[in-house]
Amino acid sequence: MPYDPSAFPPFAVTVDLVVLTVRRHALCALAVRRGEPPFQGRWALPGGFVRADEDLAQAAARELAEETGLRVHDPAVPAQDNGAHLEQLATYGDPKRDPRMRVVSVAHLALAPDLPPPRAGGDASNARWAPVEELLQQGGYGREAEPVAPLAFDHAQILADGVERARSKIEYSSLATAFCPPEFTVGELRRVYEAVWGVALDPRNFHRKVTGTPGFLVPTGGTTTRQGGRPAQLFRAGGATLLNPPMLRPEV
Amino acid sequence: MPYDPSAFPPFAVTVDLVVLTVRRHALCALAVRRGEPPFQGRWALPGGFVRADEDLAQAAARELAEETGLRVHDPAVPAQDNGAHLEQLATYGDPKRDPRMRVVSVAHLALAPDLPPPRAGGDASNARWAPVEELLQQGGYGREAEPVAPLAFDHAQILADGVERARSKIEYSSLATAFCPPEFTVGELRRVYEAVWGVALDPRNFHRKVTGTPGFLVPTGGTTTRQGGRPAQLFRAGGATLLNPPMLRPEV
DNA sequence: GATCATAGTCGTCTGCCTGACGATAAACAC
DNA sequence: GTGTTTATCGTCAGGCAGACGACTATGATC
Repeated sequence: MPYDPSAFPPFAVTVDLVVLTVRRHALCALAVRRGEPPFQGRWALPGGFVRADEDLAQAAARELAEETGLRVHDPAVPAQDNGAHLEQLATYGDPKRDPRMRVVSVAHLALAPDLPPPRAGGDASNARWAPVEELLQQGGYGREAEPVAPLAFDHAQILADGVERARSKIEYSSLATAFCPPEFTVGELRRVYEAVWGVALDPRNFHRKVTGTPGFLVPTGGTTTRQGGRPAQLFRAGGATLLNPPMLRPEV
Repeated sequence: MPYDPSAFPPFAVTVDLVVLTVRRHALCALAVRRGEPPFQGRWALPGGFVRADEDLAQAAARELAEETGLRVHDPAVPAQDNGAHLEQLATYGDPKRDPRMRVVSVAHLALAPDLPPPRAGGDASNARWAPVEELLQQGGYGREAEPVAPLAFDHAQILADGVERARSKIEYSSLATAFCPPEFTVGELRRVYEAVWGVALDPRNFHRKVTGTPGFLVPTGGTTTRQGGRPAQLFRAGGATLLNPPMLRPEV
């Protein structure tokens, strides 16, 4: 295949973001309302074109900052701020996924602690955290009787893939701490697992598991009663990124 | 962001393939020799441009068929032929990864049983199976005193990511059977794990594990002595794709 | 201030799985 | 037959997870 610029068709390349957080015991994703066709008025995942001089990860981080103000957590400086976790998810390139032209979208997955409601281009009414359950049901309606689903383009599929990635990855990594503030309690971490998996976990076994895994949690010495009840120890995420043996997701 | 075709830069989109197999107790990858600049004469992963009307998976399957003659295994018809397993790996889009122009490559991972030596465009000398160990070492030399490494572009990184994906995925899935012929013995499957992980496994514990996992293996009734020694039962891959509990990779 | 509700933390027990490894079986080479 | 190779079954101890009891330390309520 000799080099011939006319030999390949031109593509537009975008990044789309699955930004997940845990709010009110529910796994939520960031959705923005589309202002122009196609799918005008429908909700979609945030995203945008990759610029000519940008790496894919840079483009995703830029979009994330534009939509949420979040900086990306630098893995070289662990457990330092509440920057978000960002990783590449998958790439979607069906020829018909965008009716305007051939667009290949490199989806990224971002995990963030609970945040104030987002603004999209300064307009809060065009961005919201929505429970993934609502976003993924066919033709579902949000609490405000405003349809949030189905998402535009193939974004329901992208979101589903991102949720599945998050659900499986917190099993064998310390990624669940990305949903927590810099200091958190064992109970708060457990509620993250419960929200992401949609199950109830035994507090005693969970406590034994996470505190018994070396490098997972480091106590800060402080305590808090912000969850009510007996004061709980505060922890920060330890350096360990891989959980071995993994946290077992209860079956069914 | 109103629709404006001049608002985004044009990209070329390619698929690159990490095709893995197990040959002579070693994990090997398919490499092709580049016929033109850049990196002329160097070895690279097979790949090519995505066509205008093609899905990414279709493009990857087409390239795989062109390079190896392999068809992609249809998950809807499990354990039927020795088609290859194909999945998307990751996407690489550094602005400088190709000196000619902006190329975004959607890498795919393919796992195949041991195959006859490949042909690239009919020329066998320009395609070979090389142990990933040789391909990944810096400036390494193959047995024929011909340099196979480093690979062109960022293909060493792509290959390393693909190998890591394969190594981790056979832990918790039945993917290792994709390296085996349609009918195989427990010992042959064990040698796949040993080659991919580069470790020695206890034959007795391995046998207990795989035969005790429901849905993983189904006996065909036949036996074979192609490995020497006592005749071994032949199995086909069962329908189960997830291995729970997972096969544990010995640490270090 | 006593009581209650809530959440956190420590233990116990049982069953399952794994790693280590002995023992036997069935082929082939000489 | 003897030795070698590979397959397969069994045994045993240790580790971990699920189920669950017991106790602790707060705030809320009467």
